[in-house]
Amino acid sequence: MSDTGVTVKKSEDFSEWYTEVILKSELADYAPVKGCMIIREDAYAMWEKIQEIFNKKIRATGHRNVYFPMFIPEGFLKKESEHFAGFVPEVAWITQGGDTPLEEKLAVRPTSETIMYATFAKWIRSWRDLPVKINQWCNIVRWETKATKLFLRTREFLWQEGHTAHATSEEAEKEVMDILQEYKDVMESYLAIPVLIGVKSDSEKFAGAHYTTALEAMMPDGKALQMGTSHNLGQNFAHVFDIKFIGEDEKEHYVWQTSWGITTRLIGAVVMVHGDDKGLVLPPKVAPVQVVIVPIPYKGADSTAITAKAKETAAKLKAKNLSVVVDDREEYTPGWKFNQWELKGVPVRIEIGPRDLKQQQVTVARRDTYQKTTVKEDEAADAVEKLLEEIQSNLYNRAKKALDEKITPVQNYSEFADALKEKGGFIKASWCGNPECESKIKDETGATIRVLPFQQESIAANCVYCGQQAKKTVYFARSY
RNA sequence: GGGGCCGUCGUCUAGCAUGGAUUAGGAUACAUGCCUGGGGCGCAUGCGAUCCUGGGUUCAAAUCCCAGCGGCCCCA
Repeated sequence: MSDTGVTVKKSEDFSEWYTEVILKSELADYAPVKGCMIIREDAYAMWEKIQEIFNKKIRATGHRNVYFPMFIPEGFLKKESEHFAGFVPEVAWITQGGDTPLEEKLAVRPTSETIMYATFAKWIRSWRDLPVKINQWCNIVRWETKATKLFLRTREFLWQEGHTAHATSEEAEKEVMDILQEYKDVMESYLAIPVLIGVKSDSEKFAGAHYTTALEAMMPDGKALQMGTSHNLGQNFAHVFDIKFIGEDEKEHYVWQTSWGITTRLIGAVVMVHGDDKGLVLPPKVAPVQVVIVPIPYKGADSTAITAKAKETAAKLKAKNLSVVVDDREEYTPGWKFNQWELKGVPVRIEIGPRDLKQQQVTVARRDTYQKTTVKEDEAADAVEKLLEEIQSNLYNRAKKALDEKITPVQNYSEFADALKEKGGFIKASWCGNPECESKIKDETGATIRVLPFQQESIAANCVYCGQQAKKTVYFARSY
C-alpha cells in the first residue's frame, strides 16, 4: 500500500490531516529553523493570485505599492509605547553586523507602522500631499515561542500591509471600511470562504490602534481563524511621529491614519475549509491549475489520436484563459494520476480515452463532488468554463452552510459553555462591555470575543457572564 | 503559560522493553528493462541509512541516562 496519499481522515484527526495534506500536496515543507516554512510552487502560485486580485482592487482606488526596509531601529518601535509593548515579546533583534556589535539594535520588522510613519513625517507638508495611500508586499517576522502551525502561525510569513494618511477622521474611517469590504470580497468571492466582520474588543485590537476591524472565518474543527484586519489608527501614530500638515484652513493638523493586512495564512484557511479525505480542494478562481487532462491510451488503441485530442481540448480551454495541464506522462497509470491530481486539488479533470474518441466526447470529473459526466467534444470548453463557476459557488455555499451551522445564539453562561463544549464554533452572546467579563470567559473557556458585528441585534437583555445590563451582541469562539 | 508523545535509507516504518548476532530488516519511492493503462498495475535487477546532534554510563549503545536541536498533539 502506498502512503503517497492522505492517510488520516479529516473528521477523525483534523490537525494531523491538515499537516499531512499540506506536506503531501506539496504546498509547503518545513525549513531547518523552528517555526519556519518553505512555501512551495503551488502555494506560492495561489499567493500570486491573491496578490493579483488584491492589487487590482487597491490600484483602482488609488493605492500604490512600495517597499520599505525590513530593519527597524529600536528607537522607532519604542516611540509608540502601546505598540511597542504589544510587539516586543515576539520581535527578532539584530545586534551585530559581521564582527561588529551594533550601537542601536535593529528589529526585523514585525509590522512597518513605525518605519513608514517616520517617513510620512518627512513627506507630508500640506493638505495637497494627502491622502497618502501606500501598500507593500513583504515578509515579516514574529518570533513565536508557542506552538507554530504551517501557514497559520509561523515565525516568518508573507503579507501585504497597507498604510494610509488622511486629512480627516471621516476619510480614514471610510478607508478602513472600504478595505474591509475588499477583503471580504477576496475571501468570499475568490477563496470561497464566508466571513463574519465587525470590530475587535479593546483587548484584541491592534497594539496602538484606535480600533481594529476584522474578518473571521470558521474552521471545520470549530475554531475561528482571523483572516484579515483593517485598523483605524486615529492620530496616535501621527502625534508620536509628528505627522502634520497645513490644511486649507491654513492651520496645522495631525493626519488620520489606517493600516490593514492579509497574510499567507489565507492559504491555510483554504486548505482547512475546502479540503477533504483525498487532499486539497481548491476554489477554481485561485487554483494554480484549473483543469487537468488525462489521456487514457489503451494498448492497441490509437494513442497518437488520443494525445492529439487531449492537446486540442487543452488549446480550446486555454483560449478561454483557463490554466490547463495535459498529463501525458507515460510512466504513470491513469488511476495513479487521478489520485495525484485530486491530492493537489485541481477542480476539474478531463479524461479522454478510446471510448470518448469514438463517441466524440470527453469525460469530465469534478473535484468537489467526484461527479463524472460526459460532454460532447465541441461543447467541452463552454461546459468546463461553466462547471468551474459552479464549483466555485458550490464551495462557497458548502462553507456558508458549515459556518451557519456553527453559530449558536445563547441566553446564559451554561448554554454558552455547553455550546462551546459540544460543537465549538461561534457563540453569539450579549455582553456588558466590561473587559473583566471577557477576560474571565477567556480563562474559564478559552473563548475570546472574535468580533462585535456591525449590525447589532439584541439576543438577550443581560451580559452572558455577569448578568448586568448588556450593551453589545458579540461573537465568541476559540481561535487559532 | 502548562502537560504529553516522537526523531532509524527520499518517505513510512521494524528493531529499543530485557545493550552483544539482521551484515540495521521491510514497504514505498527512485533508476534500468519488460509488461500495462477508464481509480494509486505487475515482474526482475539495482541504488539508497552520520540510527537527529553532542556528551555520559558500559568491555560493548540505534537500544540506557543527560542536554541541545527539530516535529506533533492536548489542556488553559
